[in-house]
Amino acid sequence: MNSDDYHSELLRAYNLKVTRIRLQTLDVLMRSRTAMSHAQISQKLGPKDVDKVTLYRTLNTFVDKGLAHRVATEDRNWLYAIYRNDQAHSHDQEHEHDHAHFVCDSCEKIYCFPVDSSALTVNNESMMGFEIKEKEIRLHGRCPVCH
Amino acid sequence: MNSDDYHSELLRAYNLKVTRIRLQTLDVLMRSRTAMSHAQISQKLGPKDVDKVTLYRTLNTFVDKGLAHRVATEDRNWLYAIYRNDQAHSHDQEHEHDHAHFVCDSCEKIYCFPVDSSALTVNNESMMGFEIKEKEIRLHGRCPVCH
DNA sequence: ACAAATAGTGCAACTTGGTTGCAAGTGAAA
DNA sequence: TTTCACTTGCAACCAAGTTGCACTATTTGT
Ligand SMILES: [Mn+2]
Ligand SMILES: [Mn+2]
Ligand SMILES: [Zn+2]
Ligand SMILES: [Zn+2]
Repeated sequence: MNSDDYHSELLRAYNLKVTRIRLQTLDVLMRSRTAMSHAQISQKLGPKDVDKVTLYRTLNTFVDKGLAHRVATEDRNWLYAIYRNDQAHSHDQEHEHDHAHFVCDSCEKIYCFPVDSSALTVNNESMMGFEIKEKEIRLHGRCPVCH
Repeated sequence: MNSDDYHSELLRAYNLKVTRIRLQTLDVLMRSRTAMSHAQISQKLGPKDVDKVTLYRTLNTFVDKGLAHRVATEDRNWLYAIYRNDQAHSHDQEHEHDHAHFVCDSCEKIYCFPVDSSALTVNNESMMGFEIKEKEIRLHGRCPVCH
């Protein structure tokens, strides 16, 4: 089974029609270890070959269907990443967001990691009256590529 | 000593000239328990009385000088909050970011809290080779106002 | 108190990242 | 193979934030 077949099946599993752009976008995201911006993905696909609006819509669709997720960067851009098997994803009701993001200070890339946030307790005086439902963690540092 | 005098002194302590707009902006931010957007601040100041560009520049200045900080929202906007005395802030080299944000699912407001992130350990297999320098925490749930 | 130097303000134009409307094209079920 | 809903591409649009520039206000030194 080639990777297109695999991707087609994945798309169908999420109730999405199989189209060239979706297959290609999925492929690009699958191959990347880090979350990617619209611009980066477009770049990989060949900017002339994909309309920017179509790519935005493709990414929005992936997010809406729970196949991918968005990460907002500090400079107000969005990065997209596929939920991988080894990561908690939207189908796990319980651990929907038990998922950390590592931001490399040097190359600015963002990596996704599964993480056990239940270890984290943030009960101090000032939090009285706040009901905490989810804990989202963002780590900053240097990625292995940047040594 | 009235609040204008207090704010003037604060501005001077951060090497900023004391101007009407800075005093007013500082006042609005100081009175708010939650981080505020440019639009919200502008609203409070009376949109006709403050130029939008000037307000952006004022906020950027506050951030640059370490008097305030920015929080990026999920829908790629920026919210601004003053560093309060009871919170770790940029002058504490050691705990610069030992600071959590609580996002209310209901009213979407964002609150700042001091937090001890040293308790949090995220060492799992997949993080091999990643050097973690800072831990940023974002909590989601319901704020006391939204019961 | 005054003037010069320096920094802040307001307005118009611009940029970036993303969305909307609509006509034409395509995938998949029957 | 036909059908119909869904997807695509293009142009126009939008919202948040920035830049350039002439003008004005705050400081500092006298
Ligand atoms: Mn992620
Ligand atoms: Mn904060
Ligand atoms: Zn890196
Ligand atoms: Zn609330």
